[in-house]
Formats: sequence, structure tokens, C-alpha cells
Amino acid sequence: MRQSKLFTKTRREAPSDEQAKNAQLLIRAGYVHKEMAGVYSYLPLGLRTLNKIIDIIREEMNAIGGEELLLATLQDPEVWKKTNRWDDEVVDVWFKTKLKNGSELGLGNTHEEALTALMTEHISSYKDLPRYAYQFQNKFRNETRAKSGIMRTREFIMKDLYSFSKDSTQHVEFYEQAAAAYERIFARAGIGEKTYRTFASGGSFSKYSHEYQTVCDAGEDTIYIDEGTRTAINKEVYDDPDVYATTGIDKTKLVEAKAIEVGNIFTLGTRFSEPLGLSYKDTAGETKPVFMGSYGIGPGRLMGTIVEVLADEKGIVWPKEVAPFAVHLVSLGKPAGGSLTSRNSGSQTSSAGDEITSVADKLYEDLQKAGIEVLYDDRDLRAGEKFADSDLIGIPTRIVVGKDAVATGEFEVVDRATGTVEKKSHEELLKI
RNA sequence: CGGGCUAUCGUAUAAUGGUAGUACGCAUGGCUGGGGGUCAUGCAGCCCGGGUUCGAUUCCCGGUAGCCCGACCA
Repeated sequence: MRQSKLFTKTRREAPSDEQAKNAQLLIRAGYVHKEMAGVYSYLPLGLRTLNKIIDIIREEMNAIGGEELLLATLQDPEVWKKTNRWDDEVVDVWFKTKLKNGSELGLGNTHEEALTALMTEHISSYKDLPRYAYQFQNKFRNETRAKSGIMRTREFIMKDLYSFSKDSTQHVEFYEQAAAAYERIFARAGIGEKTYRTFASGGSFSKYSHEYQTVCDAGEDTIYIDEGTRTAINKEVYDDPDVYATTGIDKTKLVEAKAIEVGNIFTLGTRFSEPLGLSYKDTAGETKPVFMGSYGIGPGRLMGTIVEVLADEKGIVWPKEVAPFAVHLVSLGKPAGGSLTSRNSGSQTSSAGDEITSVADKLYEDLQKAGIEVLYDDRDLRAGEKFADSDLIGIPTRIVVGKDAVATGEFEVVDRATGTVEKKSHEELLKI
């Protein structure tokens, strides 16, 4: 798209109320807008990146048999009362509201209850198992303290997948597939090398769970890494001797690090299926509770983590698969219609634009025809400002069209991450 | 939820118990045109309520909002 048509503007300075690097850069570059503490809106660039992340996750969830659906945000208290999670004493992040007639509703903070109850209509035999359902859905959590920019917010999109298996054996098989899928997701999102499968507390569900933790000083969690096995132990279970008995990890080799939880996988067992009556008949005709698991990733938090981990002093650095555009085409020519600043209603002197602009326009059109996603900086600004914006926005590949390109037919191609410059012809560029 | 700090043009900041300044941005025009250039002119602000005072953006109290530390994070 033409950058002159993009309504968002970059900002030289971050707002003073934003301390987290991810939010500072995402706001400065025009990806997100802060509505209030812990509540952010996604602007066109931000939505493009968010959707890239969602697409990666969706591909990987489909690849392991996930079926996508979309559950309602509004929650029926009756279902939650059956699992004893409606009480504010038990779950302290509820946003609750009321119908006009006074009856209570909740805004969903997770969806074990709703989906388990729903599945009672569809699962009744061992032949119906296993099943894997997931969604990308807005969760609401009344956090007592929102923090870390877009990393811990009160409203956020979450990919939550729930597995329904016959028994523990069938469950474990899928659990490992899901773990492998998660590793592919984080690798494709560009943070694979810094992300560790981490042994953690299972909360109220089970004794242990696994988290995916990305090493980052801005992280809220502390983990202990065993580089040999590419795994880690969360601080919350670090002193539990059973952990070392279970995992075989040598406690003395662990290295402490701060990390961001970018995903988690839980074994739920029959914690939800029993109270909600989700059961099946096995081959002997005996009724058994369904064995469940849950698997979460917050695409927004993942986006923030990528910024946090990969950004440099000039701005954001997106990995290819999650960048809002593949190429940032920066023209240093004067756009048609003359200088933007001198454009006014009384003027009839719309010039045709200079030669640089025609060369850049042509390249823009050809790149688009080749199916390459291009952000075309066709604005009438000085080179320095365009380069600074380009660095800030962080698109992986920048193509510069200036006098040299017109004279030689060779375009300067700059890699955002490394700063490496190559010269390529029009034809070579179409093969990117 | 406990503790701390803060609130001034769109943004970032300064000063002040008595006409609120600067930079960026924005508007108009000129010179410029490969790393946020330059000149001129212009537009734009004291979170809300109460108190003290001749007079409050400034001091005091309350509210609201934001940030940080801690607790919490199924």
C-alpha cells in the first residue's frame, strides 16, 4: 500500500506514560493505540502483523488436527457454578455484568466451561474421540495491575485449544504433538532460539504444566535453563525435588534468566468433564469422563515479545513471517502532483513527478503483481525522515529508489536486521 | 489489593501565588532534497471538584487517571 494513504503517523517520542519498550515502539511506529491502562487497539499496521501471527498459529493448529470455532464472550454463570469458578473469591479476574432483567453474566476469561458444556452435545462415544477445538477470541481479565505494555492487558486475543481424549495415554500423545507445534510457531515467529519449553506448576488443574518461556530481561517470570535439553524450570517449582525426579534434569547445571511466558499447555484431566457431565461410552459400554487438555497462546503478547526481543535502538525488527509487509519501498523522488506541502485547491500546476518517482511507481506495481506485499513510501519527505520511519516500522527488506537507481538501474536493498546492503536489478527484485 | 511517584498545547517538556515558555508536530509561504535540514508567519495547553487567598496552573484536601515496586496471574 501507499504510505501516503496510511492514516497512522509515526512519532518521534514515546508517550511518557508508557515505559515498556514493546508499547513505546509499537505506539511510535503506529501499530497500536492505547485506550487506557491495559487496553490497546490495533491499527492497520498492527492488525496486519497480528493477523500474520494468527495465521501461523492457525496453520500449525490445523496441522495437528485442530478444528477452529468461535465461542461467545458472554458467559452463563450457571455453567461456571458447576465447576466452582464463578465466585470472585475463586477466580479474581472476572468482569461481570448484568442483563436488563438483573440476571448476571460474565465476560469470558477462558473457555473450558463453555466448550466442555457444548461438547456434551457432540461427544458420546469413544468413536467421537479424540477431538481438538480451538479459537482466536477476545478474553477479558480484570487484572489488578496491567503492566508491560501489550504483554499483560485486560482485554486480549487468545488462541485457546482444548483437547478431548479417551484417557491419559491418548491425551499425552496429543500433548506432545501440541508441544511440537508450539515450537514450530515460535521458530516461525523468529524467537525460537530464545524460547524454552519450561516445566511449571499446573495451578489448580494438575501438579505440573508446561510453559513456553522466551528469554528477555523485560520478562515477568524467572526460569532456570538447562541448555543441553533446551528446557527450563520455572522458579515456582524450582525447589520441588519431584521436578528433578520427573525430568531428570541436573539442578546444578541450571542457569537463571528472566523470561516472558508466550504460551502454555495444561493437562486438565477430568477437572471440567466430570462436573459438566462430558463423558463417553467405551467399547465395553461403560461410561467414562473425557480426559482434557488446554493449550494457550496470546498472539498480542507474542507480538510484544517479538518487539521486545528483536528491536534495536532504531526501532522494531520484524522477522519475515510476521512483518506487516515483506518490502518497504522507499522513493526519494518527488511524487506526482508536486510537493505535498505546496498542494492547494487553487493550484492547477500538478507536475507529473520526477523520474525517480516513475521508476519507483513502476517497481511498486511490478512487485505487487508478483504477489509481494509492499509498503510504498511515496510521501514527499526528506530522505532522513523516510529512513528513520522505515527503521522504526521495521519491515525486513527496504528497497531505496534514488538518483543512483535511475542512473544505473540497480536498486539498493537493505536488510533491516543486519543493515547489509545489496544492489539488485528490477528483475532480480521481483524474485524476492 | 498494599506502598511510592506523577498529572501543563496533539506529543515531549520548562517556569511561576499575579499576561504560561521551548522543541517536535500541525497550517501558510520561501530556500532545500540520500539519515528526522533551514528561514518567516500562524494555530494550539495548566485533569475534575472543594478549600486557603485580593488573586490558585502553582499551596492544602478529596476525586479521577497514569506509571513504578510488591502481592496476584486459574
